[in-house]
Amino acid sequence: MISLLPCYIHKLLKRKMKYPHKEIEQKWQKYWETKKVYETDLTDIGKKLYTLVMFIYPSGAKLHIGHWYNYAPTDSWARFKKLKGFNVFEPMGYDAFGLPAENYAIKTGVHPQDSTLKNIEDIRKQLKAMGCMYDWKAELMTCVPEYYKWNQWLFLQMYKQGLAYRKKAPVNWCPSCKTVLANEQVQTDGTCERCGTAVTREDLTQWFFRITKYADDLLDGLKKIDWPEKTKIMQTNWIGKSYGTEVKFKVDGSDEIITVFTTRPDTLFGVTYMVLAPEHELVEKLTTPEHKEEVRKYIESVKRLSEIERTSTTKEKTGVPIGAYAINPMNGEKVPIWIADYVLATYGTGSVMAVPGHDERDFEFAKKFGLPVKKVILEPGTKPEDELKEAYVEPGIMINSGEFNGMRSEEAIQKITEYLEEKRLGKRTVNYRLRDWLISRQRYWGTPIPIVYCEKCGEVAVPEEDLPVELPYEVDFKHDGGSPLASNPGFVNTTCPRCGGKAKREVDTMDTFVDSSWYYLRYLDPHYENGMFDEELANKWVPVDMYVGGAEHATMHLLYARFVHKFLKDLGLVNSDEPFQKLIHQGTITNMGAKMSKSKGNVVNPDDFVEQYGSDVFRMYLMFMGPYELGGDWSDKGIVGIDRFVQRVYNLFLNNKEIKKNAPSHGSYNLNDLDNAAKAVYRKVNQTVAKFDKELENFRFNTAVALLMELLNELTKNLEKVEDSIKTYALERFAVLLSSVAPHLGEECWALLGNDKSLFEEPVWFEADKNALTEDEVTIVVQVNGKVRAKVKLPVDTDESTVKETVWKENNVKAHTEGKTVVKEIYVKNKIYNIVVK
RNA sequence: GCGAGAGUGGCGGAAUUGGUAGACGCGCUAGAUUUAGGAUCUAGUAUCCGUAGGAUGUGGGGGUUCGAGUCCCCCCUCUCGCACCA
Repeated sequence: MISLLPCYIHKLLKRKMKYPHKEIEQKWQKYWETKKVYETDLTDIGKKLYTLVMFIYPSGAKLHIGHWYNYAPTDSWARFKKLKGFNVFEPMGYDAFGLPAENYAIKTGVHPQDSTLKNIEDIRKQLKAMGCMYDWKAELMTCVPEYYKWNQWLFLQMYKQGLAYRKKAPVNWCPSCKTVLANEQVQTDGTCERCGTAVTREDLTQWFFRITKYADDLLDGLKKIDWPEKTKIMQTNWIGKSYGTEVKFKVDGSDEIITVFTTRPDTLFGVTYMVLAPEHELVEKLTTPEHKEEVRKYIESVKRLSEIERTSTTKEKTGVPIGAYAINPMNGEKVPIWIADYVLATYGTGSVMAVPGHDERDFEFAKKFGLPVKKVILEPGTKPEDELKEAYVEPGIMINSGEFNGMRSEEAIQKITEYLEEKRLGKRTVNYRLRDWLISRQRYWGTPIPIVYCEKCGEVAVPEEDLPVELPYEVDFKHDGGSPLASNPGFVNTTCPRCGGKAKREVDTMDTFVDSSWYYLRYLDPHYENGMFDEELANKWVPVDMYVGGAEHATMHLLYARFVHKFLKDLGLVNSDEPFQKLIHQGTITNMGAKMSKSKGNVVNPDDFVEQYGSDVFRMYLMFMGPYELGGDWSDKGIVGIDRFVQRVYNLFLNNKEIKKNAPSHGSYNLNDLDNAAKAVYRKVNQTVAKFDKELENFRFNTAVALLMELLNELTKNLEKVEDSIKTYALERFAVLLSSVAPHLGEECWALLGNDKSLFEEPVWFEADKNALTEDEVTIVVQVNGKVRAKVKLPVDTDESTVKETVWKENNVKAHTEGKTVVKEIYVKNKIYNIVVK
């Protein structure tokens, strides 16, 4: 027994305490929850700060690394702000309606409501294990009547103002999801944003929100918000405002008029044919009998093409003439009318004047079909008789254009437009690329549209007092070729609110982007019953100060939310112009170069890492990976580095347990009273505080974590050498900085020092001592002709003559200047001394 | 095609009012320590040549400057967004 004792003691001394992450993280999570540390007092708006991440779309899978990467660093920023004295509101919720739950139901038979609620429960557990400071009393989900009732109310307000309307239109149809999609939900390659199936075009009667009415407001608002430039550019392009002229072309031998939109009225004299989109309403009317068959065939062939094929720029141009002719309003020339699918029915007027000489597409088309090319704009440095080898699209001098000859084309644009306006043949106009927002979906798991169709009265809005129109539980999701809601007679059959007669309910549901376009307002009081949201709170807390989410929402959610917000402002419900004042996009985390997805089988489960290393290590590792906006490819290679850091920090604080009680720190120290080790520690601590503040403020988490590591290295080296009160000074500050990026560990360390109150319960922040930010001595780099030849250490702010004297004593400087003429000497204070020799 | 961003050691990445390139971490090398360790500690680590020291070096090529990863011009590669918008 006795012989074993020394060994035992030896072991105890040598072995360090392993950081019990599980125990400590659970302890603090429980503490925060029971003490309601993160419940925000929304009545206190002195230093209000609304931080938000895009809420979760519980698509069947649990939280993955991407969610963590989005939420954890943002939470660290929020905590940093809380420590600095802000009244931070950070809520979390669930964007719970949507296709994935319904598709899952079709596959497995599990009702979307059951799977979604179960899923949310799992996710909530994961969220709590992350240890973010979410205010759980503000938690919301969109699939409950208390929430979606207000989607319906919003719809009714739009309806009243004529901003919600129904029309038959060619729409994007996903054959796999069996629903229509908004333009924004069709990907660049013409596939469905959710399932990747090629989207087709169908003519269907659908509900729209008139977002186009807000096109200019949406553009103007971009100037006032602090968003990534790239996102603003994307929205600007998506709205696609362009100034131009509408020109009326008479159809030869008919009363019909073809109106075209052009940004280049200066090329009007160069029109050699006209093109209508195959879907254009005049096509049938104007087609001459001998062309009917060919035109019909062409329209059929276009319909068969997928959106991808049709809009591909590399596709060869196709088209057929319809036999009719139009009259050029400028010169009375008769030009043939064609239809071709390179003209889009959805942009401008769905018809164009073709100027092959000065438009690349028209040029290509004209060459293929042997149509004439007419030159009306002269390229500087060329002759009028030179043949056009390709379309000349830049400005130039007007030729072959009657009275406008000799004008510069920029001037001619104005003059010709004036001429047209005078003759009532056209007018200045503005055109947008933006289309109205198609909000109806032929799916079950969404908000029912509050409309009934009465046999007598027709389309009737459900009165506000009858809301919500509840989504019935019993339906056949597999209902083929239409809305599943139609399968429930109890839902469909109703009475007309106007006449009391027989009526049928609208069976389509709303796009889930309606739900997410105003949820940030609902968080302020998710159970509010007197309206969509608490207006008083909204006027105090909105706009959201910091919004963090994926860049993929640039032209969807982020545009819709701005639109709805502006509409709500016009209703008088909010006083702010914009919903999100500052926006940051987190980068994407890929795995082996590919986006993580279930189907690829490359999803990395964060739970395993949390289990092994703890939440703090995992979130700090994500922050340390690189710049937040960049994301990156996943690798767990370096996570041990963060783990080591945490172990070392924990042991450092264990070794100085309760130190604050015996040796409290002073507010600041005079550098002259400190010895070298104390000075070094004191300086490093204060420099770290100052830099950390700046880095975290700007979402530069990777460098913020690096700063803490540097500080730890300094403390490891010198802390043992300094007196206890300075140790306390250093460790207090270290714990506070740490607690924003590693909240559990930070709290634990703060408590170890001898503090009774939780840091987040009573936030503490230390400002840096400005006197300690600079060093006594600086290293001045000595260069000869820009190459480093020596380094001299001198007291900071040494006068130039002394620096010069010291520099010239350096042997290496002498060696490199010997026998050469000094041209000049440049001194950059405290940094560089450069000698230029010849 | 148009628009935006990026290219730095073996790896992730630091550094921009132009002023010591490679912070911090991983990995690697050597040593110490431990019953053992994939634990911990210490030192080293851009490349090439060397004894001090020197040469080269931020995708490639030019330029401006005493001085360029950083500014300007041309080119290459990658990523993202838009894509027949009249």
